[in-house]
Amino acid sequence: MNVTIKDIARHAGVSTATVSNVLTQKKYVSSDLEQRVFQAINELGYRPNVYARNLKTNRSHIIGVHVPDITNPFFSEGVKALQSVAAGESYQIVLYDSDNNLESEVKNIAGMISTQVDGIIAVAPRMQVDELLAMVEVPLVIVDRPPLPTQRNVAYVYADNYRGAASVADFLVGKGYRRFYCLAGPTELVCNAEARLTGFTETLRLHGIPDTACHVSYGDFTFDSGYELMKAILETYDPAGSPAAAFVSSDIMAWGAMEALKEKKFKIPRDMGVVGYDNIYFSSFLYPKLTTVENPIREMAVNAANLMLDALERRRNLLGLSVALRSALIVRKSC
Amino acid sequence: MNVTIKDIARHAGVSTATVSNVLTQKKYVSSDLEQRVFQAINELGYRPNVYARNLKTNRSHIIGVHVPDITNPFFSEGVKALQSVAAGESYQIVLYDSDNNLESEVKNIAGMISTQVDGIIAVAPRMQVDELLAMVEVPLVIVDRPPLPTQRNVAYVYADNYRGAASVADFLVGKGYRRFYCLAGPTELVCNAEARLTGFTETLRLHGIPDTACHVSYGDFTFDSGYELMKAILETYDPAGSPAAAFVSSDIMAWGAMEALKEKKFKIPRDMGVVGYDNIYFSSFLYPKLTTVENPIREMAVNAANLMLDALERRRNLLGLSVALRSALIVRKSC
DNA sequence: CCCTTTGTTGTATTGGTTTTCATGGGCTCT
DNA sequence: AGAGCCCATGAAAACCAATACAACAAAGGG
Repeated sequence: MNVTIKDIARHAGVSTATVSNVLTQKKYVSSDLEQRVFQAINELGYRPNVYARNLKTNRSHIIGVHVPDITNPFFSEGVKALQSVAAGESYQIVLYDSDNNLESEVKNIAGMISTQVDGIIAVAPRMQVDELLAMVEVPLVIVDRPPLPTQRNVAYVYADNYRGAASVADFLVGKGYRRFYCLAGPTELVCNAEARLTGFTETLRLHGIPDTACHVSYGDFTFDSGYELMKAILETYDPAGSPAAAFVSSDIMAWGAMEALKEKKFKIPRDMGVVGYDNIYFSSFLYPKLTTVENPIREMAVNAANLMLDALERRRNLLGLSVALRSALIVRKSC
Repeated sequence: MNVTIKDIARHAGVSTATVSNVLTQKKYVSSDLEQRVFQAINELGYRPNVYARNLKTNRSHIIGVHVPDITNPFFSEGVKALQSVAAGESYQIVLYDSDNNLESEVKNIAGMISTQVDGIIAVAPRMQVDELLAMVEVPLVIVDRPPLPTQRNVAYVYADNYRGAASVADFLVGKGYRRFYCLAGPTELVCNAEARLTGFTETLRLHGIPDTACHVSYGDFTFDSGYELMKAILETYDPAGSPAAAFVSSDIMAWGAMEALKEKKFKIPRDMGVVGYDNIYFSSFLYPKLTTVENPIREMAVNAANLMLDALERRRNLLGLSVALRSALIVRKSC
């Protein structure tokens, strides 16, 4: 049998309410009694039972975090930042990895709800926002996805993917590239994938590049899909045409595409330029160093965690809040 | 006010005990009543309160997971496997990242305990096992660390790092290398770092390599530390000597070391061979492809999760259990 | 007809937090 | 100076929402 608050109360000669007041620091307790309570706690080795506390306060101090794929450095960097900010206010993170899969994402969100997390931080969710909102009643922060008008306790933290992609198009056209391969993400599921694609293609059009000069193919942000997509492109690729560049929707995917290029003995950027997206830590150590767009995941994560803590600890309503961060082109050696 | 088991009971015309029996499936309930209970649950939109359940059953269905650094692909692959196995038996993972830091590791373990997780999976902990055991009363699985005799509810899942490192030494000597740089991990904190170092150096000695031909330096498994260590080595390196190879204690660290070599225009493996450890997913896509030792993190994670679930769901005692997995050399292009 | 089995219920229990209530001391007002 | 009032403090009890256990009724078998 464990030592409970009653044992402490008896041992210290006070009531259980007093012990509780000492622990929660919410009401004034005379220093004499406080002393005796602390002494009893030490002598008996008391640990508060969080299950009981949770039941009464209807809080768990647990934040549910969804990511599409924790092995993608982009997300693991985000989770790390999230965890560290949350720990600062003694909140715990329960992690859900959906493996880039809409179905398990739905399951995971349902799982979070049935474990009664205090709030949910969804990083790059694939679900529709209204579906999400239909399930979620706790505070929700959506990371890496642009805001939608809503009536609910939701905040958004995001960077402008359309403009990020547009700046890539500007840059590549300026560099003299005239043939383009856009290795997109799953645009029907992920609106960032959509934004990166349209930002790129529409800007090309503004520069007078004909649509026929931009070939689009669709993957799912993973290394493997970048590899496969580029492999398919190279089967019909004509090396004699005008200068070509690939805009790939994530750094990891770009890495895969670069492997496919190297396998066919293509030199980057001489035979084909490559631009990624995200600027993960490792992208400056690829060979060649990857030109990419900064997608500030750490800042996003820190903002998301702070918004969530505001909602939970300071009862701030998240409705209508959104934090927009900058996406800047980072030019390196791959084009 | 939320709908509780009492509301269901009243609405279905049964007792709360019957509703509980339907939910927990532990006692037989006639299909008639079961039907009515389910109907009431649907009509009222009832969700069981896990806080109350946890209090009564003294269980949370939450497993605490510690990793030194989630941004290291080695660990994120492990966490992914862990999460997926745990989800299969509807357990949740709360994640703690210690940022390669002993102090925050201690804090994190304390945090897990005060949140009353059902069990703890510690991946590559830096803490002494007896310290760990002094704090932890729940089932504990230690991953990526060799077993120690104990009296307690602890299991180990590990691979033989000594022999893995020994096979590297055999291989390098066989290849004709005669000068060695060992970029070790924090050997005083992490026994795998120690095992990899001694496995390597002792095997070199068996081959008659003089100690003076093996230069050891110490880092902390990160990319940056690999980079810095190699940079320091190259400041006094004599290119004219006999063939040299570096054995680096983790793939990420090896990557850092390779960057330092490239920066100084060293060709790998011509000017210096490099061998890593872990065989993370990306190591076969580095340039050149990294020769390394397979450290089967996914298998370790799956085993660890299953052991934990055995302990929690099937009341199996973990005492004395240990799962040893193989570490095999994987030869690629970097030496 | 009794005993066991099966199905159902009432109620204690879990360990905290919160509310309510009692007490006593000090202060103000007349 | 005495009555009344308020506030600080702490004890007692209610409460949170489930599970578990013992008790009991009905049915079935020997």
